[in-house]
Amino acid sequence: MIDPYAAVPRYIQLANILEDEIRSRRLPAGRALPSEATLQQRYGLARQTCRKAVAVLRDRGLAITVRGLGSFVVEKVPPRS
Amino acid sequence: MIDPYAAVPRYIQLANILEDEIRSRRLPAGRALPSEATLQQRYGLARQTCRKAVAVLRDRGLAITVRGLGSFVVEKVPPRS
DNA sequence: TCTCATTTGTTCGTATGTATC
DNA sequence: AGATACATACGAACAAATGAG
Repeated sequence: MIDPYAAVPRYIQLANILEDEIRSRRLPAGRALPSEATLQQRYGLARQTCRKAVAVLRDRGLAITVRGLGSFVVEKVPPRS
Repeated sequence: MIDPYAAVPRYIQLANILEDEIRSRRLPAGRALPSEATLQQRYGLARQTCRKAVAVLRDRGLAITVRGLGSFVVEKVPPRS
């Protein structure tokens, strides 16, 4: 999934993967995203790298994060910018 | 605050700014310095550049650093060398 | 109330690659 | 050659919030 040699940074690659899952409704509105620990294991990345990816999703208006709980797909997914 | 075109390196400029804040007691003994992330944002520098500035403060005997916690103004600030 | 596991938040330590001066 | 500076990435430690029991 993640190409460590690509010109695109890993955290952007992961953000793009998750955005695809949200837009395709595989991760529907309100659903929790995989936890940072899960993303770490699943994609073989460092925790901070996964956190940066989720931060990108927040910037794109696709997810919100609640400390101690997790990150969740927003109810109204904005169109691609 | 930081002049990117000055002959003085940015990390020295930042160290000097922080030294001023310590000697003027705006950063009193025991107080935490701004985190590397905060310095990054506040001065528009790379994290490593901020880290170098804090390393200079340690060399000058003005601060100590604790991993996972932050950097702190020493209790006894030495006179200017 | 207390404890425990889970989860996110914050912070410093280190390394690599690239670019610039 | 060397110093400076930025971006990316992994590691590690510490902290706080949540929820289950």
